[in-house]
Amino acid sequence: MSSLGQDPNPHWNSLKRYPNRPEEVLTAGLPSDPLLKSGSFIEATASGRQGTAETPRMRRSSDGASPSMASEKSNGAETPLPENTASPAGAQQRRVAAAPLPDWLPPGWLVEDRVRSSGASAGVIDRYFFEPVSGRRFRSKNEVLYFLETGTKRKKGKLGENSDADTMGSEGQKEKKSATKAKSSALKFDYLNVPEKVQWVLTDSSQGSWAPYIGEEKVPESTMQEWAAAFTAATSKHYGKRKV
Amino acid sequence: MSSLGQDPNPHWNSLKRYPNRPEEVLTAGLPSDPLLKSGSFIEATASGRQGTAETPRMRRSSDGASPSMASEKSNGAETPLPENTASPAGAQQRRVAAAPLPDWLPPGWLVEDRVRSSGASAGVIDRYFFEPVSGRRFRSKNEVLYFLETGTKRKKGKLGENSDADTMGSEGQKEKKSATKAKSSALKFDYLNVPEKVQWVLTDSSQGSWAPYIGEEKVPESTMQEWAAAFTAATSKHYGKRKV
DNA sequence: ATAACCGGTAA
DNA sequence: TTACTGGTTAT
Repeated sequence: MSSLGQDPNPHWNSLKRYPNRPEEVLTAGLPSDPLLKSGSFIEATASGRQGTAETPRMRRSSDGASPSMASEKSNGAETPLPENTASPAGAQQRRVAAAPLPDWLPPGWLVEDRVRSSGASAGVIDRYFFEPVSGRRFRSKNEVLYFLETGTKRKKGKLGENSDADTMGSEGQKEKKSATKAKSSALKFDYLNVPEKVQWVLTDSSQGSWAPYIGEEKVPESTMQEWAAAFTAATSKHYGKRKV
Repeated sequence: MSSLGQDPNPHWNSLKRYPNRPEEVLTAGLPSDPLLKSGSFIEATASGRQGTAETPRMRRSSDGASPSMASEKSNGAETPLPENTASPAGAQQRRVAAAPLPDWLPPGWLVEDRVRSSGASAGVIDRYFFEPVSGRRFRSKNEVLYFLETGTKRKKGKLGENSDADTMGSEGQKEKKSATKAKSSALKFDYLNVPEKVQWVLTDSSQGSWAPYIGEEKVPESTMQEWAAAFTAATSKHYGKRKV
């Protein structure tokens, strides 16, 4: 660890690692974290922040459904930080429509709407989603949900059997299909080979939402549940209340 | 078929042996989770335990403090939710329970409705909320929200100006009253006096909701935000990609 | 018909 | 790889 190579890599484009990114802050990374001194237990990465600065009425409305009392999450002004997006050299201004970020999208993710500028489908708007830590781009809700569950991008081929994803009106996350009981089964937690380091990324401090990453890979939901199960099993016998 | 771990309706609780915890209650969370071993940065707990009242700070040589969890597999039976519906009037039981689980209540908390069995107000139902870690009881939404923000119980007096609390319809957990936040202002993070140990309690693995505790005290939202701000400030200048 | 996906391909 | 459009499928 250490020496966070600032040097990118030998690729044609030695400009930025993530030339994409909507227009938001670049966060993440695993600096030596001067914040909590060595020995600290938390290494977090703040991310998240959402645009919606200027939202000229012009697109994206759909949804609806819910009664009028839907609370519009009006992210007012923010971005106190001077976006270091200070990209030199002909910074190509990207149209960032900043839509009212979808309900199914975890906090911290960024959304970008781009208009096709050429071709037979010119004018069509494509929505992209950016993962908070790596900045990877996703092209659809399905891709995002798949990633959230597995922590990886879907290969190709198998398309019919994702976890399912989709099929959820954009409402709050309410109940839905009552999952099958799922056999508790044996734990799959590997007690002898645990992660050396886990980063917890704060995706939304106002709600206290954090997500674990190992390196730059998001820990799958399933893994988190295994951790939870293992922890429960390991501690269930010794619970004891202490003074409060 | 494609059962998905994101199911918003998980009820694999395993909280059952809590001292002053209601027997029949609804819970919003899941078990907690274990992670890492020596050298790990996070230590999670399902419920309070561990006296760590003070945090003497001085050491810093890692060492591990390995949990050395002795497995001892003893699965705790799951607890299907009560979902007791009911008879609003008539049945007068000691412990009633199962209420719609308020939307503003963070996952992991327990709710109990109790009917007064004597006195002039016999028959009146009181709702109580139990904090996941310490098991402390709260008597109202206001008390809970106050606790969530400050990490402490309100003394007395001053009822009109807590941080805010209250006022949120019931939807998913949307945004809070953003109010007049913004203006990062000076950080209040004390770089020289960081917590020796922070426990992260998994309040809902299906949603990846975690909450930090120092000893048995919940870390206030405001503190979390300071951490986030400090971290951001400390790392925003050195973003870099890296492999792990 | 419109919106959402995603295969496929060029840079 | 990443960006971007074409064609397809879903609503």
